[in-house]
Amino acid sequence: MKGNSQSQINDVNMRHSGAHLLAYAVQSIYPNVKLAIGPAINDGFYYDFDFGDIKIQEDDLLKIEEKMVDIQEKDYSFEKIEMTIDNAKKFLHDTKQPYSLSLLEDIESMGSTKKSEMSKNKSKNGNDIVTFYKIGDFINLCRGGHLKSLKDIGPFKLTSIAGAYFRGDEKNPMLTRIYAACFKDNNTLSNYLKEREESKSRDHRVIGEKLKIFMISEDVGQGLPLLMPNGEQLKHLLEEYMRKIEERLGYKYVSTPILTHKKLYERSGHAKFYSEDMYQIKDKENNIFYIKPMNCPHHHMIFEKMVQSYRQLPFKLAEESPLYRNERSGTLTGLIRVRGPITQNDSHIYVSKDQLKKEFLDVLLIFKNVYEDLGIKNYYFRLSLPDFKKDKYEGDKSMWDFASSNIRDALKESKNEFSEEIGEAAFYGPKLDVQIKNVYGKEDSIATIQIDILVPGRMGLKYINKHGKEETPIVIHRSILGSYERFIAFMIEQTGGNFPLRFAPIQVRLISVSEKYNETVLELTQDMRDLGIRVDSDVTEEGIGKKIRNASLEKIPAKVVIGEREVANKKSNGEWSFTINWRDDLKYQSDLSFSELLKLLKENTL
RNA sequence: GCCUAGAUAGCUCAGUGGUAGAGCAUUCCCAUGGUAAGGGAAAGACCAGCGGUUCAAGUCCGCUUCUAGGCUCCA
Repeated sequence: MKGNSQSQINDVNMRHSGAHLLAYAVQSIYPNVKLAIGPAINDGFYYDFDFGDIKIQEDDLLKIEEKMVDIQEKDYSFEKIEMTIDNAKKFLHDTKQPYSLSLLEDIESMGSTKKSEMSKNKSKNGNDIVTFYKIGDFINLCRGGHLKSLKDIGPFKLTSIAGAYFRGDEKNPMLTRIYAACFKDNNTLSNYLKEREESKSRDHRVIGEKLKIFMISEDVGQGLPLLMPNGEQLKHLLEEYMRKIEERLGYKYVSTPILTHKKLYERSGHAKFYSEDMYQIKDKENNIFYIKPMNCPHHHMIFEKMVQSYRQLPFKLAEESPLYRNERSGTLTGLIRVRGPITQNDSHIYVSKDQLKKEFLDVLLIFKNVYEDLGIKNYYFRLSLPDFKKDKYEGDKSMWDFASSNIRDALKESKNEFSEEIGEAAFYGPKLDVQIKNVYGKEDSIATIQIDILVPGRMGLKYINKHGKEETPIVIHRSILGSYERFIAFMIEQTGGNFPLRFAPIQVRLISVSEKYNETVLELTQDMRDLGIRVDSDVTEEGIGKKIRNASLEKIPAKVVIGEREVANKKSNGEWSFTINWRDDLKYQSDLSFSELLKLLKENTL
């Protein structure tokens, strides 16, 4: 939970007051609008409206914004009005506000409109009091938390229009949401807007195209990115890196088919939740196959074949295999959300109950080390717990508690900070999500560690424990890098494309001073390649300045110019010596002999 | 999938109903240059696709595909 400092409370009140102002302005321009909700958010506020048949377009925002300023100048103050629930119902019915009425019904039956408070509060009855707030001639249902007067609301700007379902439920009607940025002073607001504009240049889709990492072709299809040479090189380096770490820790790599008969998913229970989300293929004999969306059931088959005794635990299987998921088109984003391939850095650790915490701690340690190596900094942990009010969660409640408290203890023991979120667990168990924000501040899971207390039992997985009795293993599903594709996206955004030397697709570019040295450069390129250096050359007829500039724009770590000086030097010393122009963020020595450079690059090889 | 915007040369963008433009990239020519854009010329576009309105459509209307932001979903 975030701290409740005074300034945050004021920001929240200010922004929430801004939402009232927005609603007032909208209602005075569109008298028949129906109001839903208008909370403060991190950078401002929004309000959800139902405009009926009227279409609101981005051009209309200016008009609304002007109206807001007009109203603000009148300097109304917030006036609190209390009503009994019964009177409030009448009022909202008469003023034709169905959404507020629906909120009121929630207050009556569950004591609150906030989901987190619904279960804690007792229901209320018709004589209980609810509050309305009035500014000018605008009045709406609201629990409160405002500034004294409209004039104290800081500078704001309406930023966008979006659709949003009432109360976030896709069964409800879609409303029109108007977003606004709002800060205490003009400087902060304009800096915020400027930063938002500038973050575009760090977007992985922009850099990914510039650095020739990936592309999306309309003919190949939506959500089906193609990795170009630099992208595949990077992916391959990450795979090698992870595999080396995991094999050292006793993970065994396996390889399982991408096409799988539907009965496996029926046995695992995935079919029940996800059959709509898997690509289905029917063969000539009318067998139904799915393109695999996850590896777990396959690994369970291997466990079943290979493990009999507790002495074989923990048993760690790993795989990097392309997965495909039938995602809805509107959710697809560059490399972050794709239909496939989703090449997961996937592993399943089969443990007994008493091994769970230790293995969990070991996984946390891998996270720490790997993310440090790869330059990923701004991530945080979220413990995702079940919401037993949803149908999604089944199984023995005491096992859920056992698994959740193991994660919690492991996190505390390893001194990791984390938040808890109800209702975010997988259907088979609680999980720890590693969350990260993209350049626009949108949160996503980059990786996950899940505890599975359900599927192994359902699939009948067993081992013999030390008392000679059959027992069901617990499975830790874990992925350190998540999917390589998504990881590359965040790696691009976090480093701005300045990959660490050991992961740079091209480490060195050799640049010839003039045509005279092209052949020498090409020979040297081949020599370096033979030694395992990722090197390329620029022997075009451009000037040196242009070639350096191009290499810099491509974020190549080391640029080496070869001309008369270098060749003469080589002749007298018998060895090349280079003056290296390193990428700005790299602090290596610039004068190196061939063998010194080779040594440096070897140290930065996996 | 839903809401709101978009789609013009390989890339970034201009073009408000009347003969498709610029910069970069590309190709060719000149320059053979020592650390962030040397000079010149040429070539490159059924203006996303299909249909409609109009004497005339890149421009107006409809549908489709794709892209962006948001909602929902995320094993």
